[in-house]
Amino acid sequence: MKYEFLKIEKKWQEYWDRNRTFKIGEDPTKKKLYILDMFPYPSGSGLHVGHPEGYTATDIVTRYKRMSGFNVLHPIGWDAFGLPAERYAMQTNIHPRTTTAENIATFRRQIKMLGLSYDWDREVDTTDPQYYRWTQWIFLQLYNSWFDPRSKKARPIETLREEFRARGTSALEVEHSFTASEWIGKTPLQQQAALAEYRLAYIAEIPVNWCEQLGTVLANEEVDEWTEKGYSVVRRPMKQWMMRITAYAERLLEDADELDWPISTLEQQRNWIGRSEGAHIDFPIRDSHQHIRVFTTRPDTLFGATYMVLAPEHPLVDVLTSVTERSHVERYRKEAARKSDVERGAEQEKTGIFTGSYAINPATREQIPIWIADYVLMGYGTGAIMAVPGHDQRDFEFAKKFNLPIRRVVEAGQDDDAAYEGEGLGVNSSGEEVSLDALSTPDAKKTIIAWLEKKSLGRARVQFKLHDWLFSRQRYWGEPIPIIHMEDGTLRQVPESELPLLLPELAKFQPSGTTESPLALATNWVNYVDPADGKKGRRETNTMPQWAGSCWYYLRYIDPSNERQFCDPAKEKYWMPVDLYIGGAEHAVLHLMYARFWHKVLFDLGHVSTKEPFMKLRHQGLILGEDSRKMSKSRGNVINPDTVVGEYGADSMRLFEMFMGPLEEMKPWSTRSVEGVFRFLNRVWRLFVTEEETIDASIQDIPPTEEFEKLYHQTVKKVSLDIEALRFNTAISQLMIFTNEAMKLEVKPRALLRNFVLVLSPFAPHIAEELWERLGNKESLAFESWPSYDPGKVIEKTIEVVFQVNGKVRSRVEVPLDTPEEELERLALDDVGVKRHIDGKPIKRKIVVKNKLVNFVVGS
RNA sequence: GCCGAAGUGGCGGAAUUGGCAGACGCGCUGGACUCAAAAUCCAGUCUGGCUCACACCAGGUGGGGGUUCGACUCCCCCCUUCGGCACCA
Repeated sequence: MKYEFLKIEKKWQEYWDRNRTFKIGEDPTKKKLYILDMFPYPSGSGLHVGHPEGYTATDIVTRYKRMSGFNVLHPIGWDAFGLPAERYAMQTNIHPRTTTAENIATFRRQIKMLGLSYDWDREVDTTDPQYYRWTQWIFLQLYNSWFDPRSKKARPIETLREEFRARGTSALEVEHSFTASEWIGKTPLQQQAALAEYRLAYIAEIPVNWCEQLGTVLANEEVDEWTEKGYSVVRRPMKQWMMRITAYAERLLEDADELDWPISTLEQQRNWIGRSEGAHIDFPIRDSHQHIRVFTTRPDTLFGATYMVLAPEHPLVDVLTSVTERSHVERYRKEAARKSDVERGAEQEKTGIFTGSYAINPATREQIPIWIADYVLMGYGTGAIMAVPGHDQRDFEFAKKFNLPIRRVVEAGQDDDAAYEGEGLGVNSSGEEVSLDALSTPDAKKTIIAWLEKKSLGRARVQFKLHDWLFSRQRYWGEPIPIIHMEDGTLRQVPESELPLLLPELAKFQPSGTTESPLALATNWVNYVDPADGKKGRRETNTMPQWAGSCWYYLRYIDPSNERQFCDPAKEKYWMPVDLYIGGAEHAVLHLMYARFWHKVLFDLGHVSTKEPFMKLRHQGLILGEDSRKMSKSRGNVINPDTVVGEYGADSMRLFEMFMGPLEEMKPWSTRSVEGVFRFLNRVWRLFVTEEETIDASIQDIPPTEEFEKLYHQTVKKVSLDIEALRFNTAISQLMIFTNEAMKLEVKPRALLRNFVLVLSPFAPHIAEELWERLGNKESLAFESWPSYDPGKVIEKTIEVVFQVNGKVRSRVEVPLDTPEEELERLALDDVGVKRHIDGKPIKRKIVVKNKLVNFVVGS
C-alpha cells in the first residue's frame, strides 16, 4: 500500500477534532508550559508559507513537551481588526465583520490542515465584542491610573486625587505645582486637566502623523511602514489619545535584561527607548527674566557653548525674535514646517537663522547668540541645545557655515576640520566659580553638574527618545474608546457594567469627510444623553489601534470565556508567564513593547502576577522564494501552502520547513527539497507497511543488535536535545539516519521501531498516528510518554583516534574508548603513516588527548 | 555614518569549553530493476596533482595578519550581505 497522505491526514485531523484531543485545563499535579505563537492577522489572501514555519516549530515543542509529561497551553486566535477589511467595506459596503469572518474561516481551515495541536476551545478573536469588552476594560484601567514616580508603579488615579486634596503637589516633583487649597479651588474642568497630566491614557493636542490617504493618524512606530508603501505622512496638531509609555521607559529597559530574547530584538528596544544621561541647563536670556532650558549629554563642555539653537517650533522663538529679524525667522519657520522629518534629515547642508537675541552662558558669563535651525528637533529633549562646535560635529558644521566661534574645551589631537567628540582632559574651562581644567570627562561632568545644581541653573537628567504612544485612530474597524465628551467639557467613561461598548451599525461605509473616524456618521450612536440627569454629550469617535487587541490576547487564552473578568487570577497564576513565544522579527518594537507596557501596568494594578509577559522569544526567519528573493505576487515566486499540502501533504510541508535550516535564519524555498522530505516519509511508511497493507514481517519481537540499539539511543537523545534547543533541522537529519539504518536490517526490533514512531510524531504527527494505530494501539499517541534514552548506551565502545605529525593527520586508528594515553602514544609511534612522516627526525613535543588524537611535533 | 547578525562544496545546510571540515538532504554521475519510463535500491560526488586502481601528496570554511602543537571555532584589520537606527544634542 502506498503512503496515502491525503487520506491519512484527513482521518487524523478529524479524529483530533472529534475527540478534542488537545483540550487542556489547569492541572496542579503537572508542571505547566505556555507555548505561544504570534496570532495572525487573517488577511484576505490566506496563509502564506511564512506562517507554518513558526507554527510548526511551536507545535513540535508542544507535542514533545506534552509527551514528556508537561501540561502545555498552546492556543491560537485572530488579530482581526485592521484596515483592509474597512477599505474593502468602503468599496463594496460589505460589513468588515462579514469579510473578517470569511477570512478567519479560511485561516482556520488552513491551520487545521497543517495538523497543529492547538486547543481550539480557546480560540480568541479581537473583533468579538466579548473579547474587545475586555480590551476596553483594560483601556479604562489605564485611563484610571497614574504612574507614581516615587514607587515607580502605576496606581489608581483616585490615590492621586486624594493626595492633591491632602497636600497638593508638594510631595511630587512637577512642573505645574499647586497646593491642596489651590486644588480644592479648581473647577472640575481644571481638575480634569491637571489629572490628565498624570493619567496613563490621556488626551493631548500634539503634532501627530496624519496620513491623508489613509484618513488616520499613525504612531511614530508605524510611520516608516506606510511611507515605504508610498503613502505620505504630514505633521499636524490634533487632539489625540495617548498612552504614557514613557513613564515605563526605565522599567522596560531594566527588565529587558532578564529576558531570553534575541539580542538584536533587545537591542532594537533599547535603541527605541534611547536612554541617555546628561543634564538640563538653564541659560538666562539677555534683557529678560526668562531662560532657555537645554538638555545635553556633555555638560562638561559648557565652557565651549558659543551659541544656542532652538527648534523652529520652539515656543520661545516668538519672544526671542527681534523686530529686525522677524520676517526672516517667520519665513524660515514656514519652510521648516512644510518639510517632513524625513526631508529635514535628508538635507546635507545645515540651515538656520539668527533670532536677534542673546543668552548668557552661565559658566563663562559671555553673551552668546540664539539661532533657530531645523537640525534641532522639537520632539527630543527640550527642543533647544547649547551648541558646542568644538565637540559636536553638527554644531561644528553649523558654526563653520555661519562663522560662529569655535572653542575647544576638551584636550584632543590636532584636527581643525572636525569636532572632537571623544573624552579627554578639560581645557579652557575656568570661570570665577568653577573650573574643569585638567579634569577627565566623567569628573568634569560631576563637577559641573554639582555646580549647576548648587546655583539652581541645572540638574542631572536622564532623557529618553521614547515618546508617548499615540493610541487613537480615525477608523471604523477597531475597538471603540469607551469615553464620552460631555457638553460642559468634562469626560465621562462608559461604566464597566455597560461594556462592551459596541461598534454602531452604519448604513454606508464611507470616510467621515473630516478628520474624524467614520463613527462620526453614526449619529444616534455618537450623540449621548445621560438617562439620569439628561446631560448631553458626544461619544469618542476615535477607535483603538490594531496593537490594542494584541497587547493582552495571551492573557485571554488562559480564560477565554470568562464573563466576569478578563482572566481568572488563579488560572493566570497557573499559566503565566509565556515560556516560549515565536513570531516575526517585524514586531520587535511595536507589539512586543506595547504588550510589555500594558502587562507592567496590569502587574502594578495587581491584575497579573508576573512583571514580564514573554520569557523566551524567538523569531522565525523569512522564507524567500525559490529564486532567493522575497516572495511577492509581482515577482511571481509566491508558494501557496494549499498547493504544497495538496501535493506532498502536511507532514511533508512541516518537515520541509523545519529541515530547511535554522529556525531563525532567512532561507529560500526549494520544491526539490520538499520532494526530499516527502521521499523520507515514503521510506518511513515502507519501513512499517507492506504493499498488502500489513505490518512488515521483518518487524519482530527480537532484541536489537548492539549497534542498532546504540543508534536508537543516540537518536532519542539527539532529537530530544535538538527540540529543546529548537534545532529542528538536525533532529530531522538524525531521524533520517535512523530510518536509513533500520531499512537495512533484515529483522527489525519492534520495541525500538515503535518508539521511533513516537519520536517522529512531533514532526510528522499524521503519519505517526497512522503507524501507531497500525502497530496495534487504540489511543492517540499524543499523550504517550516520550521515550527515554540510556546515556550508557549512547556511548561508542570504540572510537577513532587520529595521529598527527606537525598538526597534520597522517593516520587514523580505531581503539577502545578510554584507551590510556601511553597506549595511544605507543600505537602512534608504531604506525606506518606516522613513521614515514617522522622520518627519523627528533620528536620535540608530544600532545596526547585521550579519545581524540596524538600529535608529534618534529624538527625539520 | 552608528549598532547588531551572518559569510563553509553546484545548492540548503552540519560540525565551536580550539582536536577527523563538509553530517543529513537536494542536484549531478554511474549501476541494478524494467520492453521502456516513473518509482525504488546500490555506489560515487570539496578542489588540484599523481595513479589502471588502491594508496599517497598538496590546497581548502569571504580576504589579510596573529595566538596555538593544532583555528570554521579565539584576537586584530579589511571586504561583502542582511536587519535595525539615522541630525536624538
